[in-house]
Amino acid sequence: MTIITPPPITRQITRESAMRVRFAPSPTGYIHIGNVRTAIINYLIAQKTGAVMVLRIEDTDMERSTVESEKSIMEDLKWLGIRWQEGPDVGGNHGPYRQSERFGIYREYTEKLLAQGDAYHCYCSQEELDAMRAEAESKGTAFTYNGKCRNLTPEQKKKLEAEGRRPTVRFRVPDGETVSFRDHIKGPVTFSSENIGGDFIIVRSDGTPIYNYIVTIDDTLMGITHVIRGEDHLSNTPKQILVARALGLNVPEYAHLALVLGPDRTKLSKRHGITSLNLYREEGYLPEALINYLAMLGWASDTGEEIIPIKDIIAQIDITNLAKSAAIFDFQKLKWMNGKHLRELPLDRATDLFTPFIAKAGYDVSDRKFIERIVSVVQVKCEVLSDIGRLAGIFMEDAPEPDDEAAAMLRSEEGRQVIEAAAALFAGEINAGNFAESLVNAVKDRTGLKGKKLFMPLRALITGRLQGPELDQALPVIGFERVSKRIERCRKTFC
RNA sequence: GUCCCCGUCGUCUAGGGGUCGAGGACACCGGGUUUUCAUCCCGGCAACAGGGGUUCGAAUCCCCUCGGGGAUGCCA
Repeated sequence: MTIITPPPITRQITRESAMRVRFAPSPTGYIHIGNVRTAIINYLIAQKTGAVMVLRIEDTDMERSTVESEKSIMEDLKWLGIRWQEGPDVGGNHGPYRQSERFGIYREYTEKLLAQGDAYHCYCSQEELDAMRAEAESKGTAFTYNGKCRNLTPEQKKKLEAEGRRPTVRFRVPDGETVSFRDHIKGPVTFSSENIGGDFIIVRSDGTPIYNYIVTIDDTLMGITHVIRGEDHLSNTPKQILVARALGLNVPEYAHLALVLGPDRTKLSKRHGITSLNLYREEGYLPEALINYLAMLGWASDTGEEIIPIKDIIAQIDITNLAKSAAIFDFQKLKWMNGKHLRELPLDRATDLFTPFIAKAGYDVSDRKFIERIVSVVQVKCEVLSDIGRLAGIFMEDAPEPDDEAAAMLRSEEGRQVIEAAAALFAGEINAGNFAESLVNAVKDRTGLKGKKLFMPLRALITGRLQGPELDQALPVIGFERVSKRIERCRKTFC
């Protein structure tokens, strides 16, 4: 961590006419799907308006912030295709872009607040605060810091410090002040300064600043014109505005996005399991599907079309047509949407994307042509890229063991008929040159079976399962040798 | 508890005073295409939270109630 010397406050404040937005994650773990949506909306709006996108790392919580998660967040954003023009990795004129590197700047503002009397040192310990909170709780009233340390004399301070107490800095919340602003999504919002919980801590006893204090400093210093963030920040906004007022900083415009909820209707969090983006990536979700789905959560296209390319989303989305109410994350619909995007992929790109998943399932992917043929046959069967892991064996293994369903099918009356017919055909009229075109009909003629009764046993025989690719298409890809081995194996096992 | 936000099918939404006996999508159920599962196509089920206003007319505007969520941290 480097602490830079702060430039004079006045020189730092920049006014810019162009729109600037930011995404400000805190690097305390994998990026979470709710934050991903915030990032996506910021990105989409930036693309639409030509706004500069800033990435700021909010790592003031030294306990929980890690460089690894900062890295993974940036990687995930890049994977999604989200780009920023300013950030810790690319630099820019409003840096540094890590809050941990801006402590010197905040310190200067803290001195100013202290000097103005808008902030003061508070010596109450964690335990004392907890006790006050517990008492308020038991009385059923709201906890508001009582201002105990508001007017300490130098002597009192000295005495408290002598006890070994390290003070925090609290912001002195003015009485009877109204804070209102016009939110781009929610409309006009008004708070009274009486209702924000009393004087709040802006600097921890270890000297590190707190989010609600520095967020507005950074936003104005970085020239952010529009703060687009989750609704969970709505109630914090008045604190931030009060700080800005005391500091003489002008506040940005706000757009508070309705929250993404889990199936239990509470704010989506780790508890809901499937929330970190890398999990989706690993399962084989496509960036374009994720963006499509997440954008659609709380927004609808002009035509009502749901599967929509990113460029069309950018063309149509607007800060004013985003939903005001929270939305439940529907995993099933996302999966459906991913399948739609997956099926529309051109073969070449689909092959690129599927290949690592085939490799991950343990198969050799060195023969690109062969992989491409497999993909062309099973692409339509997949909803996520990892689905191919279960299907690849059909083409890659000599004689895979039929699964339970398929085995049951092969043991049935029709199953045996089909196996024997196929075996006989392979011993005679069917050969490497004609098997792909002839097998199905030859078995049909020999057994008299048709429709489902023909295809299901055949499917079980050839692929070892009841669900899978179109048989006509799969046969030539599997190849004569392997089909022959499978028939032989099944004949021995089931007849 | 207090403050703030929100409230159309189970879920995501369209709608913004008459064209709404409420439209689309996911899911679910039925049917069709496919000599096969799936894809694809067609059909069905299913909602304006409740109560008061305002208005000739309210899902749409206002108020109350109820319900949900968020904030209330030396987290962000």
